[in-house]
Amino acid sequence: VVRNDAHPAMANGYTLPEGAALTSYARGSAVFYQGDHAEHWYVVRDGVLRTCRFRSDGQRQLTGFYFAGDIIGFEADRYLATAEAVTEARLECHGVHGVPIASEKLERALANANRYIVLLGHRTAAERVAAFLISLPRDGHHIALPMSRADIADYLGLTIHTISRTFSDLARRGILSAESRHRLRIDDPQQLARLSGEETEAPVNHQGREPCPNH
Amino acid sequence: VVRNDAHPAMANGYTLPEGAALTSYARGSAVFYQGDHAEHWYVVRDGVLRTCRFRSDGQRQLTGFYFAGDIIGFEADRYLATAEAVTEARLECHGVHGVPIASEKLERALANANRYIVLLGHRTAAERVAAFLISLPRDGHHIALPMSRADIADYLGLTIHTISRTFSDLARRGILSAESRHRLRIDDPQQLARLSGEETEAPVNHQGREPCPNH
DNA sequence: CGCGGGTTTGAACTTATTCAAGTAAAGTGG
DNA sequence: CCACTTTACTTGAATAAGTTCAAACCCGCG
Repeated sequence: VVRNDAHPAMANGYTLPEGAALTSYARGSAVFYQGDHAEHWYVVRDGVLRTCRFRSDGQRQLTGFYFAGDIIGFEADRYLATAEAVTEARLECHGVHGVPIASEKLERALANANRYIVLLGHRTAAERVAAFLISLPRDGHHIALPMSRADIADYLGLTIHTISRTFSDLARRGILSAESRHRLRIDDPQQLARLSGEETEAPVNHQGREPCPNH
Repeated sequence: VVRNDAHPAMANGYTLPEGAALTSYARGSAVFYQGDHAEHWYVVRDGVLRTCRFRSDGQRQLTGFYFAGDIIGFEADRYLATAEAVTEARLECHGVHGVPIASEKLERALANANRYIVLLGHRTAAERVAAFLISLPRDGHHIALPMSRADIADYLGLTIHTISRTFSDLARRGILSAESRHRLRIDDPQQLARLSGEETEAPVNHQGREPCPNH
């Protein structure tokens, strides 16, 4: 299962260090489990991953999707969620020892979590779906949706029915077209962005006040 | 505004280092703003804080409440959210330099974010409110709600009407009593926990598989 | 060709939001 | 300290939105 191929340029500018292990995972297989001792972290080389947590009533909550260049499992102590392959995927596996830019990775994960929290705070299904689509990697006007409707539903806190209806509705409104079940075309990116309530990245009144006078 | 009092034991076992600055904030005042360069981080000594982000349509999303012993603003580069005082509050202010256990703090923030994501994934208002109440500091059977209904609504992705109705409904069902607007009594903690869909902290089938064979 | 999983859609129902009053609590100024 | 004003909270009724239940559809695959 383990290979050590040569590697092309990565999505995030990340480059594979010499000798990093490359592992393949079949659709649906787990990379690690929530609560397990975190001994490795991974860089997605290709394919798509998801992380999920479970409620005592059996309900599943997806907490993230991960694409080429993304990092999963970079956690001290124990894994915060279970990671599974959405598609056939290859991952670089790294040991927890010899980690140079630890807090930088955690920082990015925290920033992602905060964006996701704002997404989930959106009230209507159309807003959530729009925000979700915008967060996905785009290939020109096209978006690949390798995950199932159930995955999207468990990610957005909606049902598969609502996901399906919302796609149909957005298509009817001329915002997107479904080229296939797992491939969309974005016809009106601006309206999609407006729907998503895109966050203001430079916000609010900053009156140059010194928050901590004695430093 | 700045004082440097002696300090009692903190909620989380955190102890105030000699000479850490102690600052007071009035209700509603900001500690720092989203996007500002993160030059300080803070430990809540007393009072309650909130962090929030804003959408381009003006919608506010609260991303957290912080109580005595909690840490806010521990972020590399720039603040991820604006922090404001919900009540009169006193904070210890620390410079970013000389931070010993950096990744540990980020780790905790990330774990909190993940729990919150699962909370927001809950579909019904009663579930969200129950999960919210359970996440709050308890004083015996009592819970203090210093924040407004609007704060709770913006935190849970609901309206103030739904928050209010849900409290009334939970009271009608004998799960809690409203002793005042800002103080609740939990009459049936087990039913509240069940409603919240408390997360399984020791989850899933862990078959002792080695995820990364060559380490 | 037919089976089966995943998806879409319709209809009835449930839940949350909106709109509109009301009520309680918290200032404010005499 | 009390009337007055303002703000926050609660509640009712109508509307809109999401879920549930049920059926049909589509597409890949044996």
